[in-house]
Parts: sequence; structure tokens; C-alpha cells
Amino acid sequence: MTEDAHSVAARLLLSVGALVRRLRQLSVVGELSMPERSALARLDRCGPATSAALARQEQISPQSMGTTLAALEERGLIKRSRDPDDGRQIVMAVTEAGAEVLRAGRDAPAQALAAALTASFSPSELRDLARAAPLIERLAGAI
Amino acid sequence: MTEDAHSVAARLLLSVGALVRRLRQLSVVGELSMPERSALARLDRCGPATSAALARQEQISPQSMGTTLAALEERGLIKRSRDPDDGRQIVMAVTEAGAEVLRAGRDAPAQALAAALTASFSPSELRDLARAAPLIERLAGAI
DNA sequence: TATTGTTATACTCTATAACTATA
DNA sequence: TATAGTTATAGAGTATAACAATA
Repeated sequence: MTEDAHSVAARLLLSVGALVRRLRQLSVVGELSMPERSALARLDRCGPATSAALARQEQISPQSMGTTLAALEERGLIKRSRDPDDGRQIVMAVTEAGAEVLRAGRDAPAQALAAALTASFSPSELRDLARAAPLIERLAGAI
Repeated sequence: MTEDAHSVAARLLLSVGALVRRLRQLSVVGELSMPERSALARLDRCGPATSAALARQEQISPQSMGTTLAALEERGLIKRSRDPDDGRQIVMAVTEAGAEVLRAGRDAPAQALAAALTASFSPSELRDLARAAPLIERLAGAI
């Protein structure tokens, strides 16, 4: 059993590394970088939240999240508002423009990925990938 | 069909991004970084090759590959030898120490991944992940 | 002229450390 | 004192540009 886990781990490391490497090359020209898409999608999914809360959920430092959120705000994809009860907190929320970018998948990585999936993968392979995605997400949280 | 591909793409982007983010945090203390593991594994799998050939296969720039290979060589995991026929080329090969590191999975990302898989995933989930890994690798090549 | 490899430089993503403001 | 957020700095991974050596 352990041997199996080891070989799955080794194959996942290589495949996932290769995919992210490619995706990052694409996001140079795109509308959303990988961390930006991740933060924006979480805000959209979970509702307004503070920078610190998002950082905890995304498992990165508050400083890194601050940088990402600043970039999103500068482009009008999210907006900030001070919490009236706790003056320290600044609550971030997705704007209409931000939701639209997500809905349309209007960013290079998502489009390239969807195109490649459509062009080169069978319905059954798509199903296998769809089944694996939540497992991979859970795996990221379990490490 | 296209809609399906889009939603699979969106979920893969998020899950794969989260996993790699976590893995990179681990490889700070580990024996192999993500690109090092990738290059070393390919050399092991495909046999000796030049830096330029490896860069093409891994889809990164020759300069980036040069940096990665220099780090591997410094630790004795690969060794270089000039090609006697073509004086420009330098052929890299995995050393005994390098092969041993790969065989033992003796690096933080691989160990953490294997441990998490063993602890938190059922055999059927492991099978799903094992089935997805080659698809993800193919996807990286298809983008 | 094309290719291999190297050096110099810069950008993105992330981290730690040190600070200010509020609780 | 603890927490939210910011600023400064650094390291890893990648890129492009410019160069030397060989084909």
C-alpha cells in the first residue's frame, strides 16, 4: 500500500509540476495570474473576506496575499471596504467586473486548458480528470 | 461538451495551483526542488542528454535548465562529460547518488505527498489519482 | 550561419522581519 | 498583548538579451 502511495506521489509530482510550469508561461499575457485567479475564485465562492482570512485559507503568508489583492483591486476586479465594527479589518469583495472575468473564463490559462481538453481528450478522460480535481485539492490541504 | 471542458479546466487550475504552492513550501528544506526532481527524473528515465535537449523536453529555456543542472551537479547527483564528436555539447548523466535519491524518494515533497496519500486517501481514491497523473502530464504537453 | 552553453539582468511568487494602527 | 494590514528585503524559478566557442 505504501509502495503504491509512493509511486502515485512520484507521478503526481512530475505531472503537476509540468502542468503548472506551462500554465505560468501562459499567464504572462493573460488577464489573471495563477495566484490572482485562486484568490478571486475563493472570494467569489465564499463571499467577502479579509486579507488575513484569505491568506489562511490559501495557505500563504498575509504579505503575499496582500500583494495579490492589491493587483486585483488596481484592475477593479475586487473592491475594499473597512469593517465598521473592527477598524483594523478591511473586507474584500468581488466586483461585477471580477465576477464577469471568472464567469467567462476570460484568462489565458483557463482558455488554453479548456481548448486543450476539448481538442485532445475523450469524454471518459475528461471524466477521470474531473474526478481527480477535488482529490488533488484535498491532497493540497492534507500535506 | 465545451462547457464541461471549461469547468474541468477551472477546477484543475485551482487544485493543481494549490498543490504546487504547498509542495514548493516543503521543498525549501528538502533534498530536491521541483525543477531539480523533474530534470533528474527525466535524465534517469531517458538516459544521458545535453542541457539543450532537456530544456526542450521540459519546455523551459536553456538558461533555466543550465541553472538547475548546475545545482544538481554541485551536489554530485549528476555528472557532466564532453561529447568527443561535438565539442559544443556537454552530456549530463545521473550518478549513483542521484539514482539513489530518486529510488528512495528521499526528498521532502515526495515523502510528504506519499504520507498524505497513505494517511488520508482510500485505495479507490489512490487509483483515481494514479489514473489522472498521466492525463495531467499529457495535458501539460498539449497546451 | 546555426547551435551549445554561459553570463547578466529582470520579473513573478513567495517568504521573513519590522513597523503602524486598532482591539 | 494580540491581530490586521503595510513596507522592506530576499530567495527560488523562470524569462530575455548578449556573448563565446564550436559546427
